[in-house]
Amino acid sequence: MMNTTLKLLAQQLQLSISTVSRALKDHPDISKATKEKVHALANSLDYEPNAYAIQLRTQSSKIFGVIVPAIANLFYDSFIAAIEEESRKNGYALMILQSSNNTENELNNLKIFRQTRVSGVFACLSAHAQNLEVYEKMSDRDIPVVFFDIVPKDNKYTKVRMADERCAIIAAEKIIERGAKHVLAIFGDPALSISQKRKQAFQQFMEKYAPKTHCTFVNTNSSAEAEAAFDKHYSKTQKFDTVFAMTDEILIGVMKSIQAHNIKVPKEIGVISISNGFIPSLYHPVISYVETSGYELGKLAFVQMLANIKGGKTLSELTVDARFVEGKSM
Amino acid sequence: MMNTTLKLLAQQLQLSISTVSRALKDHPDISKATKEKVHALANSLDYEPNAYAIQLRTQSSKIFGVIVPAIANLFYDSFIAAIEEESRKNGYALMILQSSNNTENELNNLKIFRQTRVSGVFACLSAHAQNLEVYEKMSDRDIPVVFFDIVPKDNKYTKVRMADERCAIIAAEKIIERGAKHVLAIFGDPALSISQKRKQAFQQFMEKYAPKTHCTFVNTNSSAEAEAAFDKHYSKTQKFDTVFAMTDEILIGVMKSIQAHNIKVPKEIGVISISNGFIPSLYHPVISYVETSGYELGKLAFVQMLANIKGGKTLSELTVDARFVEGKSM
DNA sequence: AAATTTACCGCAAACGTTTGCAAAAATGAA
DNA sequence: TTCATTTTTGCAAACGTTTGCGGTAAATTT
Repeated sequence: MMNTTLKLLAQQLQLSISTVSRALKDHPDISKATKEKVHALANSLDYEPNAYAIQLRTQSSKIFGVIVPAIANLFYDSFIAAIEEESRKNGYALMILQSSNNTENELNNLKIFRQTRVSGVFACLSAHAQNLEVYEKMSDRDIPVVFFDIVPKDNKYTKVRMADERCAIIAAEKIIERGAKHVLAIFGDPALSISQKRKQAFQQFMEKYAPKTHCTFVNTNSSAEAEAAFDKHYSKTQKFDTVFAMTDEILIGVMKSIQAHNIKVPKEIGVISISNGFIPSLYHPVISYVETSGYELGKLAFVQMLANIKGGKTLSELTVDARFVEGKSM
Repeated sequence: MMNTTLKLLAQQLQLSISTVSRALKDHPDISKATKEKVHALANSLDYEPNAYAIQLRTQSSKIFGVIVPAIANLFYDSFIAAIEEESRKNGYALMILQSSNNTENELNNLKIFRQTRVSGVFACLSAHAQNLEVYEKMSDRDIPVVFFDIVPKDNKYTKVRMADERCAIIAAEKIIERGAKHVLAIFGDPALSISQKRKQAFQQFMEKYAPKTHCTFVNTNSSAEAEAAFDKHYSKTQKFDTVFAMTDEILIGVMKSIQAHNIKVPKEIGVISISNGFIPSLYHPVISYVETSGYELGKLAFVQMLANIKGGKTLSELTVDARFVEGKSM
């Protein structure tokens, strides 16, 4: 089936292409009668403007690029869901690419985005350090970049992230409220700034407001490691009354061990984590957590992007607030 | 910064645009010397072909559209991850839109895809019945559509899905192997064909090969309902020795109840589910399940898409095979 | 009735490519 | 040297829009 174009409409109506074009976008120069005729025919032939021709002409696509380490991830998928919603509302579509935490992929993805002339890029840096000059190249092309979650240090970039310190502090507060005496606090990859921030904030807060509480700190890189760590530290002689898990991954490991040993929550041990809420809801009793919502982060990122597109650069770093969600595990 | 175009390159090299274009794509008409010069300059000015101009000229974009009910979903996100990988390998990019199980969204999304002139669409129908003429419209425009997971009945469409019957039968086999006497089998929304298929296959198999085993069948629409159903049926007087969960959602509900009642798995009750594996791995003991891999399904869907694009229509329905993954819950 | 304004509409260029065809240059054969 | 090939390059149209500018006819003002 032939695609209907402006030209086709124009021929059928004995009008010029420009008139048809203007009629379709309600230009004041065109009479009401003509507009109606044009719209009628356009509908019956269901005309769809050719996005590529428009972009070529106007030099602006209505597509945003998104780079995440992995789509199949509880946090990132809700982030994506959020910007997808907002994008659609604002007439943008999304192009999503995953880096798999691999710098080479990240580079390739950026290249695709450049070629596609996306209107903007949402980027989560792949885990370990890399140079950011590819991102500079985007800026050179006037393509705004909003970094999220794992962001560069330099604050010439636009970035949104979780309020990591706040998260950790809220968790610490709740742990103190509980009157914990011995806490096992498990954090993630020590090389990641997110782990460092959370750990530091947590530790400082505990030392200041509950100096008598004994804290054991552990770093683990996976669910299995967290399980092993909990196993190891949870001996008869030195029992913890509270455990803190910095991420869902860690929580999963901890809970496995807790279930294996048939430890009673919250009676024998209190559990608290930082999470977006899905994993904590899986257990009985439901785990208490400090919420870090990928969804919220997505909304925030989108606001930043729009600001960026509308009026020049916004060089700020925004964070989404944390809040405690009460479960039954504390 | 100015975008480098063919025209710019041509001017600088004192060549025509067509020569530059051909040189860049290694056309045999162009001399080696010229090619080298062109490539050199193109590199140093890092020329990126304008995808929109190409599409406009060639009438073919290198983009696939994907419609899923929700991105934030254990099954769909792995499906997406799979086609993203394949797409990138084959020089395609992905545009992902979520329908939120809402027909209106689905329609809008399709419209965007038509406007973007995507090369193909991967579509998962939103849960409840709808008319498929929008999809016909895609075919009219020569845009192939590969349906996945929730697919239309009519087999003039190209579709890939899980081997639902096989899944259910494998589960039934394992339940029989276990020597179950009383089983509680919980299925999903009875309006969905996936629920019907699985239930029917399961029931038939049990009746045929283990007529003495007593099965109770329940349909639930959510995790919470599944939890309630298990609660209700698990009374002192009528204990089940095995429970079968048709989906992750159901498994989550069941496990909550099991944890709440502190029922011992697999001693007091055996648990088996159909899943992609993530949720079953969260518990202790690890739950046995029949694997339905979104990832595998994605790979299969991509093969179908490519076949569709290359050589005409392939009107087949393909299914990805199921396999049992042994946990410790049976 | 002439002059001015207003309301509509069309022309044509431009966006950056690709590609059929023709033209020019280089090479070989006679 | 001249003609026939072969190799290399350029011309120009086309893809479907948008938009500045200019034009015509009707409506309004003098």
